[in-house]
Amino acid sequence: MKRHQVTIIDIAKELNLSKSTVSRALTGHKSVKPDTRQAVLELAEKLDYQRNMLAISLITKKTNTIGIIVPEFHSSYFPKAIIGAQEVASKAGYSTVICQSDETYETEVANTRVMLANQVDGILVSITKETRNFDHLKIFQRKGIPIVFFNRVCDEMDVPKVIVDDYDGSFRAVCHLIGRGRKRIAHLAGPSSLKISEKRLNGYKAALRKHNVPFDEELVISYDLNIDKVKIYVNHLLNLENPPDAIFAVNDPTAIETIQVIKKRGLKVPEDIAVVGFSNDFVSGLIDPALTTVAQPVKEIGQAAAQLLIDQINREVADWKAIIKVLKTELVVRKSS
Amino acid sequence: MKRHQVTIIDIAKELNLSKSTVSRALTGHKSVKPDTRQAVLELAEKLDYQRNMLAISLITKKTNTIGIIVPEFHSSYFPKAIIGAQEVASKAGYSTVICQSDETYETEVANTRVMLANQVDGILVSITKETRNFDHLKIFQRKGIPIVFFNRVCDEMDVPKVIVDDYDGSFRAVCHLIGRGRKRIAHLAGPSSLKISEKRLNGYKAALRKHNVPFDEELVISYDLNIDKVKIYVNHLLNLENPPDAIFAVNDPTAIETIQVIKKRGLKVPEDIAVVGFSNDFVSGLIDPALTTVAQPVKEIGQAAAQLLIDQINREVADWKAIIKVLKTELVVRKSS
DNA sequence: CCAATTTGCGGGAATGTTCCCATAAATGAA
DNA sequence: TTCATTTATGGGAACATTCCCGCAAATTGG
Repeated sequence: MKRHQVTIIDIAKELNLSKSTVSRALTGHKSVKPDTRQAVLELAEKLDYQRNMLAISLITKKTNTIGIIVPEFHSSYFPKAIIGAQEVASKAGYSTVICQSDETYETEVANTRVMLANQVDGILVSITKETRNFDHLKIFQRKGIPIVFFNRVCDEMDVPKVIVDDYDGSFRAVCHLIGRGRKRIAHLAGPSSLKISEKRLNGYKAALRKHNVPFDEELVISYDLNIDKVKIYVNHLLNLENPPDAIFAVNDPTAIETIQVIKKRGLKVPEDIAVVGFSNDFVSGLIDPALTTVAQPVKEIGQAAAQLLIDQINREVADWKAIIKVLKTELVVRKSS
Repeated sequence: MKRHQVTIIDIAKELNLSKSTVSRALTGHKSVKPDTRQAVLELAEKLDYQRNMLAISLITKKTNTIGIIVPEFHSSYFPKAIIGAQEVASKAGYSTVICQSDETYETEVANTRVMLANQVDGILVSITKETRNFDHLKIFQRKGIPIVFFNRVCDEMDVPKVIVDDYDGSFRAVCHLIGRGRKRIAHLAGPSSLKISEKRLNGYKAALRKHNVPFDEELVISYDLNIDKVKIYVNHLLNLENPPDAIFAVNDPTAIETIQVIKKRGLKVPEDIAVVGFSNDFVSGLIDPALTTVAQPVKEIGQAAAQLLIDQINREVADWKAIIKVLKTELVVRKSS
C-alpha cells in the first residue's frame, strides 16, 4: 500500500549519477554542471520527489521547527499571539509545533517532553498559573535549546522575554477611573504566582497613591482565574458595608463576567459600578456595555517572541545578554467606565 | 556550546554492552537479562537520555505526528476543535503540527508542503473559502497518508469527514423564526464554494417551504465571509422597499456584526429585526442582545476527526469505507429572536 | 606545451536507531 | 555425556541524507 518513497538514489540511478551529485544539484551547490542540475531538477519534479527532512535533520541536528507552549486556548489572546509567532517563524523557514497545557503543570511538563522528542530548535513558552517548579524548562537551557518566554514569564530563568508594561497599563487604567471620579476602586487580581498579577496590582496601588486615594486591603481580591469564582467575589464586594464604585479586573474575561454579575444584581454599569479590564479581547468591544480595557499588542508580542527566538537559534557564539522586551499598552476607553 | 547528545552508544560503552542490547533494554524487549535492563535504565535516567525520534522515524517510517490545517484562528471555532483533536491525538501517542492558512489558497498549499516535509502520519483539514483545486490534498492520498476533513470538507475526495447536520440546524433555526411570527426572513449566506453554505441555504429554503412562507430571492445574499462587508449587505437589506423582519446569518461573527449594524441604525433587536447565527461562539452569549444560534459540538467534532484519522493510520489493510460522521446541532434560543 | 588550477563528479563515513542474523554460554533432556 | 534448545548478547545492514576527500578531466596561464 504505502509505496516506496522516492529518494535521491532513485534519481541518481535513473540518470547514472552518484547520490552525491544529485544531493548537490538539489541543494543548489555550485560545483555541478548546469545540464546535470537541470536534468536532476526535472526528474525530481517528475517523480514528485520530496526531501526527507528526518534524514537531513538527523545529520544537521536542526529540525527547523520551533515549539510553542501556551496555557490555554479559550481567550483570543494566545491564538492571536500564535498567529504572530507563526508569521515570523514561517518567514524564517521554521514550522511550528503547538501545545496547549490546559493551565495544568502536569500537562505542561508532558508538553516539554513532546518538544524534546520532536527535537525542536527552540521553544516559546507562556507558563500555566500552576507552574512553580521550572526544572522541565531548565532542561532546554542545559541542552542548549533556546527558549523565550512571553506574557507569563519565569523570573528565575535568565532568558529572553517578551512582556507588556503591565505596571504602566494598570496604572493608567486606574488613573482613568480616578479621573472619572471613582473613589473606591476594587481590584480583582490574578494569582500571586504570576508575575503579571503582581505587576498589575502594583500599578493599581501606585495610581491610588499618586492621587491620594486611600488603599483599602478589603477591595483587593486575588483569585485563581477560574472564571466561575468571579461571581462569588463580585457579590462579596458588592455586599461590603462600603462597596466599591469601580472594579478593575486583571483581565477581560474576568471583567466581562464581572459585568454580568453586576447586571444580574440590577445595578448599572457604569453608573453604579464602573468596570475596566485588561487585554482588549475580541469580545470586549461587543458586549453591553462595551468594555474599557488596557489593549495589548498581542500579535506583535507573538512576532517579537518568535523573532527573539530565531535570533537566538541563529546566534553563533554565546556572547549575548537575555533581552527583556517590553511592549506598550494602550487604554481603550469604552462605555463601561 | 551545544553539547553532544547522549546516545545509546554512550550508554553501551559505559556498561560494556553493545548498542543492540541497550536498544533492547530501552524498548522493553524480552530477551535481555533483568540485571542488564536495570543497569541500562538507571544509566539512561542518570545521563538524561532522550530517544532520538528522528532516527527512529527514519527507520520505522512513522513520525507519530499528525498535521492539522485550519483556515483561520479568529473565531473560537477552530481553537476549540483543535483542543478536542489534540486531546485524542496525544492520548494515542501522537503530537500535533498545526498550520493556519489565513483563508487563502496559497497558504493552504504551502501548509501542505510543511506537512509533507514533516512526514506527518496523517492530516486533519478544514479548507479555506478560496480552495477550489484539491491537487495539493490529493497528493496525500497518492502517498497513502490518511486524511480526514472536518467542518469545511472537500466533496470530490472519498475520505472520512466529520460535519454537523447543517441542513437540519439551519432548518430548525428558520422554523424557530417562523414560529416567532416572522414572515420575511433574510439569509446572509456564505460563499457557494463551501458545502456548508449550500446546506445551510437549503435548510433555510426547506423551512420556508414547509411553512408556506414565500421564498424571495431578494432576501438571500451570498458573501465571502469578509466581515467588513456585512455592513453593506445588512444596510442593503434594511433599505429594501419591503425589508426583512429577521436575518439568519451563516455564522456567529456575521450575526454579531449584523446586530451591530442594526443597532447603529437605531433599530431594535429582536423587536424590529430578529437575528439568528450559527455555531454558538463563545462571544455569542455575552453580547447584547444575547444571540440565538445553532450550537455545534465543536470539541466533539475535533475529537471525532482525530479518532477517525488515527483509526485510519492504524488500519492494516485498505479494506474500508470512507465514513462521513454527521453530528447533531442544537438550537440555543436567546434574546435576539 | 606543460604545470597549475578549476570544474565536475564519485566514494564513503557519519547521523542514531531498529532489527535480523549469528554466536556463545547456559540449561535441559536423553 | 552429548546433543538440542534456550538465553543473552554482539555485529552489521538499513533508513535518506550531507559533507569531506579524492580523482579525473577540462581550462587557464606563462
